[in-house]
Amino acid sequence: MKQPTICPKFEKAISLLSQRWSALVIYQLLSGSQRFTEIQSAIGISGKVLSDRLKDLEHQGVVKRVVIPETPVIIEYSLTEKGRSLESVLREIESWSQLWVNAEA
Amino acid sequence: MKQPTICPKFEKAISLLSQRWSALVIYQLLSGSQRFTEIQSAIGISGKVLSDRLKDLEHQGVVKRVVIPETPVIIEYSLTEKGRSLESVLREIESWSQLWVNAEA
DNA sequence: GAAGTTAGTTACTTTATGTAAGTAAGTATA
DNA sequence: TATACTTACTTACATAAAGTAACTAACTTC
Repeated sequence: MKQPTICPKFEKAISLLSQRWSALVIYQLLSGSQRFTEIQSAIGISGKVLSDRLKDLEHQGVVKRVVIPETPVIIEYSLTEKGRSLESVLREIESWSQLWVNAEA
Repeated sequence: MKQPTICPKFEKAISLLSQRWSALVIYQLLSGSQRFTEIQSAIGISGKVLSDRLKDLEHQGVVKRVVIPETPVIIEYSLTEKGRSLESVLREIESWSQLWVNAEA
């Protein structure tokens, strides 16, 4: 019997990144902190799911939510250090996609 | 107005990798070609979803399905070149997970 | 011939995602 | 002062994806 039992840290990382939209949200925030509607229109995600994802990513320590007490209040989302450290992963995917993905269909 | 319109190749790569289970299936096949039930018990996926994923990954040119006409017939799944080229991505995720993911909860 | 293995499929339930409309606080416009 | 608009969400409802469990067909071993 073979029981490789994939490393739980790796599995957790995979489940984080393979949550639909999460990788794109992180990728989007690599270009700097952004507001809710900015992210929403940039990647075409529904408000509901974006709200869920941001909460989740914040909970995982990947995203930071900052309330700027201007009037009206501004809420900015940005990456934490943990979040920024995912840049190398996203860049790998990016360069893989350029080599191996054909745009059609 | 800001319309970054994420690169479609990148988006496609992301949607491939963020299909639930796909990354784990590919990761599992990095250690060599394997049979249906082997993959299934290694990563704990249901037969139904594994069947779906393998079809999908085969369709995307990432996985190869080989029928070995022994008796009884053996069906082996392995990575194509495109599939193996994802190793660098998976390794990046792996090393990120070691640095940044804590195993608990 | 009874039971087990392999590679799935089918039917049904639960969970996740999408869509659209609504809300509360504030701003700008007439 | 009312009307419309923006931001950052939430709520209700519909659809799609995933999980569970049982089933099948071909073959093997006991």
